[in-house]
Amino acid sequence: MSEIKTRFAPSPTGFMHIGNLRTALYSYLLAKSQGGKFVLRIEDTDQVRHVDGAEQVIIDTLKSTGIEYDEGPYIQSERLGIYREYADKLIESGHAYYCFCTPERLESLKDEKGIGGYDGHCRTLTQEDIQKNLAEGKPYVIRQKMPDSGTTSYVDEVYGEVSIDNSELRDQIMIKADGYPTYNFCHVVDDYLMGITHVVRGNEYLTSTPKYCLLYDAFGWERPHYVHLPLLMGKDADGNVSKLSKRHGAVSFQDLIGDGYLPEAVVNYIALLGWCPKDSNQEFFTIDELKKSFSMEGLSKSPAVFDYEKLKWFNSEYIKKMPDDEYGKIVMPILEKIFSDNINIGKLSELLHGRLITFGEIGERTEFVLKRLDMDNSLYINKKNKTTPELCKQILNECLPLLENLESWDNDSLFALLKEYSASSGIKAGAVMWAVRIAVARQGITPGGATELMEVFGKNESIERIKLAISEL
RNA sequence: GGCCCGUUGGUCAAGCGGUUAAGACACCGGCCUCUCACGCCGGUAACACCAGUUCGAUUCUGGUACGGGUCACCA
Repeated sequence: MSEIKTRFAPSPTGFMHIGNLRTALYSYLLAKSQGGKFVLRIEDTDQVRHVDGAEQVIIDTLKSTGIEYDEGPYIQSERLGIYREYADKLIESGHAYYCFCTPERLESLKDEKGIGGYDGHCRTLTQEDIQKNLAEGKPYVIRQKMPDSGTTSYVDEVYGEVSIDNSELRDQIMIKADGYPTYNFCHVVDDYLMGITHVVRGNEYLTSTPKYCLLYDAFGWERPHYVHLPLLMGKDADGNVSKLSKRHGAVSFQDLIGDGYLPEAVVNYIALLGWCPKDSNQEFFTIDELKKSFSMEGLSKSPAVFDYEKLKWFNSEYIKKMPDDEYGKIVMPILEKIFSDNINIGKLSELLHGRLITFGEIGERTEFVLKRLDMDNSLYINKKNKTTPELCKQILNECLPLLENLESWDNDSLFALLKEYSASSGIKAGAVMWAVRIAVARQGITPGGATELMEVFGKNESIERIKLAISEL
């Protein structure tokens, strides 16, 4: 078999939907898993929806996810002449025809639900009619002529044989009135011209693919392999699922990055939504590992619900695995923006390393450092350490002078001091730590232990907070 | 509504005629004598339904139900 070649052909909408990114990823992986080529093509034939700078978003996203294209980007709006030329060939061969129907007439063909397609009205136009209309400058489109009977089928690599009665097929538009081609037409021409061997795309195209097959047949071209992918779904409030969209949360790659997710984690997670490695339970994949493991046999047929919880888990794992310097490059600037210099943010950053789920939650997780929260004295109650507000008050009162006299304010010294107090007072170390931690943090869940937090706060703030806590008990 | 596709625990999923039906996330419990977290150990939880084929169906076939997709001068 000759070399495999796939493509990613997004329309420039200004953002990269996660489902789209996954399609790009699988398409890329399919090619690379077999030593093939991967092409990027921008499908910008919709003049109305054009968004400035949208191409760059696509290119940037591919770059930061490690999806590298070997060819392109090809820009369809720069290839208009090519499509027209091929459309004319189909007119000549009788597989396409001019249609002069007005938008109003087309609208009248639809039922009350807005469903209904073209009836082939202009199929029967005579050569004279056509020339006359053309001469009059009437707007027209070029339509593909579908067979009247029979069925068209193809074998999808994922779904197997798909057959559609030709009577279901409309005479779809190939060239619009503005002279631009439709997706339905130009993607076929491009895929052929670019030598695409495997068309990888979402399964919303599963039932329209026979039309494209017919186009290949009309040109006498060999049909490509089709690889349709199950859709990505989101969970609705009512428990149902629907195509992943904004109401489900962040759905574009940029949104996810903005929320503090790592590109590697996103890629790893979405790679596993609809695909699973054969003969392995491996969960963590770099893009290079994916290239080695990917195969079409592992593709799923059923739609997958995007689970933010699992993405979070992947992200937290990726953060934990980050080397300190790399991690610091991301976290320190964020902390510097939040805190003034009397807080030990280096230490804080360190404490956060093993606990962060996304970089977006840093502000929330460190709010208790920035300001003294309202104290809830019930936090002093802990069954495991058998602490009560009364006991904690005693502990704090007794520890305060000890802390005030401590010379070196670092974690080890603080820990040694409290441990020693625990031993001499006979109060469990856990109870001592609990009392101090709550007094200093003023909240139950903290990104570190009592002594670690005191190191972050520094001596003055720690003492102040303990005094305040005692006064409130 | 017509047509097409799908259906294993809450979610992602393995399975491809005979299994105690993997694993992961989430959840619950335990351990870790500095909390939360991390980590470790354990637990709850699934083959949509009905026929048929077969010695035997989660695996094959048909139907039903449910879910999704599609019927554009959008891609």
